[in-house]
Amino acid sequence: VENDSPNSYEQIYALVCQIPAGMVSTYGRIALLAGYPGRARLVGYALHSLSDARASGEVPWWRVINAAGRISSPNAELQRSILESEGVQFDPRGYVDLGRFVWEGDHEGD
DNA sequence: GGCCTGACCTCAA
DNA sequence: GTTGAGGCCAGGC
Repeated sequence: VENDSPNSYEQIYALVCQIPAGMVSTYGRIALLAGYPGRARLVGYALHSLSDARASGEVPWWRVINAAGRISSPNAELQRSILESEGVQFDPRGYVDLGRFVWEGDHEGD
């Protein structure tokens, strides 16, 4: 029901916007929720597009990191700064504790 | 159309 | 822990 419209990017943006503050998500996770399993790269590409789009101020791209719990974006310093201000803690090595800050989506039953 | 690159992921060594 | 190789798809030339 996620529809198969050509608005794949909008779908990704929508999911990224759903990530609550103080939490982060991974490219693969977003891709999966968007209905594109295995296409994590597209998510990264879509977010990269934000750097050159008007949505850069509407989508919290900084809450998206790689599966390793590390920042891949070129502006890692900025991203980390924002995440820390949101409450996300980083390890001495620059890793995020995915076990605590990863947003797995709308999972009601825990 | 083809070729290279990329804000990725997973498996194997 | 790291590095290498394969797979995925969208731009730019």
